[in-house]
Amino acid sequence: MVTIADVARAAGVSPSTVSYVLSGKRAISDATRLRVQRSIRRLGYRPNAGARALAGKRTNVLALVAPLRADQNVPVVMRFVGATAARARDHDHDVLLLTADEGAEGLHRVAASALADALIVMDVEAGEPRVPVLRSLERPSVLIGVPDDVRDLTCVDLDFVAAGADCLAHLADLGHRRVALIGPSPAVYRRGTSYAGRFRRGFEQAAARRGVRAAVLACPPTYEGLRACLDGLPAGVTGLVVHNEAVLGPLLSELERRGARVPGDVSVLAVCPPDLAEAHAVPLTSVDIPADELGALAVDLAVRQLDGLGAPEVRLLPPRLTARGSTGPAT
DNA sequence: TAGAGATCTGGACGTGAAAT
DNA sequence: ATTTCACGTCCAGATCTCTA
Repeated sequence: MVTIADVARAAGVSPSTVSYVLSGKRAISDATRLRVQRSIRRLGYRPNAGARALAGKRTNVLALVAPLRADQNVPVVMRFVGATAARARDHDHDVLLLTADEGAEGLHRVAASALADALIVMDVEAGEPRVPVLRSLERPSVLIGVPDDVRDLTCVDLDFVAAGADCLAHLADLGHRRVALIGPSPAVYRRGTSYAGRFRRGFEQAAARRGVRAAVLACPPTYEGLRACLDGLPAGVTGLVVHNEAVLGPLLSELERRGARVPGDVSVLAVCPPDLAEAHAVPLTSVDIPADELGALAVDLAVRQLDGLGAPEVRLLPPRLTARGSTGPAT
């Protein structure tokens, strides 16, 4: 294994000088820099990550805490993971993915053992039990999601309250007077998952303002669960807002099977990433879940904190509603 | 030759394996 | 059982270079 000492010897300088040539954090004369760079190339030197973490007190690793639960839509979670990993590389960091539901103990473990420099936490609940721990950690953290108490926290998310309101408004503007929200599974609501509750609140508040009758149904991510949901819809519903990516495909199939045309008999508005909305015979009107943007923003804010910049803040991205073919005037 | 600025070096850090 | 060593970075301090 080629070490920094080998490079230093070959270039006739000390290991520190090689380090500064690599990091660019100190002025090094052109002659010395070129000599060191030539030695690095000639010997094929790559810094040892473990030694680098030891010396620099930085691992250049961001921990992404994304518990994978049965009631979650894994492909959507993976979009966040991909976006986070890609942006982390832009900042010369890698991502440590933690998918086990370890709660506060997991945060302690990662922070105390210096496995990562900062934590990005997903699947945030309204009364998030991990918040006190996050506040007490000596490492920066960013939540993708917004708990009720955001004191001293940095949070990013889609403005789900506005998203819920926009969905309702879109249907109301088309003349729909009876609508329903097909939401995530009952367990997601029971846990008080932040995004689900906020979307529902925005939806219901807007319905009250607009005088629209709105039902909310928690839908398990199974075909059977979906059918039960549709069977439980109040009579006369002409507009559906689906905040549950896993049942979008089954929903469209089941509506077709029941002879309900989209959007002729029922309008369908989805909350999902845009490519998912476009991947159906009838492209779905949707409010985007900007996973790429949110993942990148979370990384940017975490790195800013690591650099000693940036105060706690809550950054909510405004919803973007794209009308496609699945919503139309109420009949 | 003194002083200032530029450039470079030594040692500590944590942990486990190897040497004594 | 105890000591030494490896690994890379960064701070404090040493050394070099240039200018007046």
